[in-house]
Amino acid sequence: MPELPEVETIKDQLSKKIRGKIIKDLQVIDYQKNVQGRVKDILARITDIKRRAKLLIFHLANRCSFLIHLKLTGQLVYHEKPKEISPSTKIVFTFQDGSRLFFNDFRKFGFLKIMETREVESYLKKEGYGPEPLELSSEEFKRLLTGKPKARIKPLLMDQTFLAGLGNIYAQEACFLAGILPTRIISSLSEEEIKKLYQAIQKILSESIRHQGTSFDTTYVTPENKPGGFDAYLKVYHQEKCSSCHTKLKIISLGGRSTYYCPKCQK
DNA sequence: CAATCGTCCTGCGGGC
DNA sequence: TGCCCGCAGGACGATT
Repeated sequence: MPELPEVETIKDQLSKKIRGKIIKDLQVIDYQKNVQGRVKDILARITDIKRRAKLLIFHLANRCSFLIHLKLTGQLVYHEKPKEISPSTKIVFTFQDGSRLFFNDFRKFGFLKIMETREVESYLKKEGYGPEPLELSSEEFKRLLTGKPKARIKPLLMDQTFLAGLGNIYAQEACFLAGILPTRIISSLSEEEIKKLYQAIQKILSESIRHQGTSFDTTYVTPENKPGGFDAYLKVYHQEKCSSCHTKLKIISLGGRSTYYCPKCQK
């Protein structure tokens, strides 16, 4: 399940592989409901690829753009040479030079939205994404948090309108690294804890990007069809024991999401 | 305002 | 052994 580091990795690799290429054909397979906008508008040269929150934004030379959200099981895999599609392949982009990009999504939660480039900003605004965590200062983070005194920290970190890009893995990893229980209410956090949490988020995200993301459940792969390397650095997510004190980790449900934490190291 | 629940979807694991 | 139920999980909308 791609979160900020995975989407960032995909953006970086795709930029190298397909920026400048011309989309000659778009094939949609059992995914009509997940595609919005005029498909013919996508047949143009890709001029730029960006990321906002967990969204990929592709700009085209014909004043159109398209957005891709991978949700839980989306993959974008690039093939230089002919390759047969898999049962989970929902969209095939074919470029003028014959190379192709497969959009795989076996649970079909993802989407492709095609729109005019000038509409992208208002779309993002409408979605109401919070700030990018890696472009946020410690002071801004603190100010943001104090605006939600009654919220519990871990679900709040996953709230895309509060902070953009953290999902279930990195929100719980950040809480562990900061030594904070995921259930803590914002108003109970000390200045010191907020600072530690900010640093934890910066560290987790940048290190995961450096390792090209987390492939724990094997659904995430890079455009080169390779797993990310951050799995080895996970401290709590789907782990048995605390890497620091060896206490058996607790698993609770928070906002409907399973959440792992160390009852000894997190206060 | 915060929290929970249902929804979308499908593979897989647990339980009987 | 085989089948069925239910869970996981991002994000949104409706309800408590």
